[in-house]
Amino acid sequence: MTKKKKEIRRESIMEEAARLFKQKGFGGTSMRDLAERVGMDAATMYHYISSKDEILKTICFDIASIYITQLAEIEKANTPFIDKLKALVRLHIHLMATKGAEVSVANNDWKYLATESLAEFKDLRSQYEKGLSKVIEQGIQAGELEEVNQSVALFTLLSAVRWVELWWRPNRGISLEELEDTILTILFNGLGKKEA
Amino acid sequence: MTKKKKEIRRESIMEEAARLFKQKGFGGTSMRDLAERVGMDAATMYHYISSKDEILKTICFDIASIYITQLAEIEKANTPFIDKLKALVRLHIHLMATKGAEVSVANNDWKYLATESLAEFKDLRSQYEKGLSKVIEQGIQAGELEEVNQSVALFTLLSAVRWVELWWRPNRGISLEELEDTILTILFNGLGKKEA
DNA sequence: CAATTATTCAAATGTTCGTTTGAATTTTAA
DNA sequence: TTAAAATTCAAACGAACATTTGAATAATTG
Repeated sequence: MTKKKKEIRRESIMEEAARLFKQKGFGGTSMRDLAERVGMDAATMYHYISSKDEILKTICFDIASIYITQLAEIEKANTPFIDKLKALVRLHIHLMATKGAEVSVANNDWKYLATESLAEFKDLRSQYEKGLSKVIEQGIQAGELEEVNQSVALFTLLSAVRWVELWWRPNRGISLEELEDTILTILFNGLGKKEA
Repeated sequence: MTKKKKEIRRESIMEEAARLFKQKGFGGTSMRDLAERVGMDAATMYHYISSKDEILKTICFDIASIYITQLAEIEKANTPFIDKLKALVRLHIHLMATKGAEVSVANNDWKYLATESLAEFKDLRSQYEKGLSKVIEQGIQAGELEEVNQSVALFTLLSAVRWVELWWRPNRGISLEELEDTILTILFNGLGKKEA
């Protein structure tokens, strides 16, 4: 029971840090800022975390691990490739909607990781992109997807979805489901009107 | 003739700053870093620029002004709305390919603008988004575009294209024209295979 | 209860930052 | 050539930063 308390404080530091980093950037956020938001003295925080760098590292790698785990799960499912791809796009939208701050940090502030972590993070990222790319390749070969350049398709999908983290909030006129469906429609059916 | 020299130095500071800000972020770039890259002492730079903030401001507003000017031009052309939209998407891709560093700064580091500039920048941004949104609205009403949520379409288009700045380089297997065409195909026709 | 351990924070450390100063040097123009 | 203006840079400024120290206080445990 008592063990938890330290854990909880640590997590609340991480959460607030993610929110602040998203808002003001890693470089623009001071430990004093953060401490104030969490409601402790800056020095006190160091009983729960070991450094500012560690916070960034934790946030980035937690998100990376979610993406990689989910990719592995979707990869081994027995469904058409286009459905795998759609599931992955939904995953991205969903994560941004539910873990917006953390995803934002992993997307935008990873470049402030220390040299070693930076290399490792880039590695994970490239690993994930390769997996996704393979799904696209297979989808094209199976005739489920248009024969467009694989890399362009990959990055366009990944990118198309990134605004969600900045814009979508629950109860702002559009539900998460509707959001996912609309984006999937645009990306897979196209924005141009089809003949009736 | 002599007037130009100061101008040229100033511009080379701006260019190198954009490259550095893109690479390490505004907060992660020091004036001493920048000075070294430009080949002068940090103090010397202050004869050409007035502050680090001014550099950021110049880069951000130069880009904003390009976008807004081009939007106005495309708006008044006499073409179908879907073509206007395509032209705007091409504009984004083109700018990222040719002015990658500056666009990256305007996209990612604008949040470090000082309070007043920040407000003005957000204003320009929202003005641009409103203009683009209107084109989408008209396109849907004219039956040229699928009837999807307007805001979702707007942000998906703007976002889908942003990876170009990070990834595309000339002579890396795909030409700028091919890149534009492929992205337009995905966004307007969809990635899913159509029946023959 | 006492003893141990965890938690707090005021104060200080050393570093890096953006920017200024002032004197020296180079360039320009008369 | 000489006076004025532009350009350079070593040195220094004060501010902000991440982090540590050490002593005080609170919570836990035997």
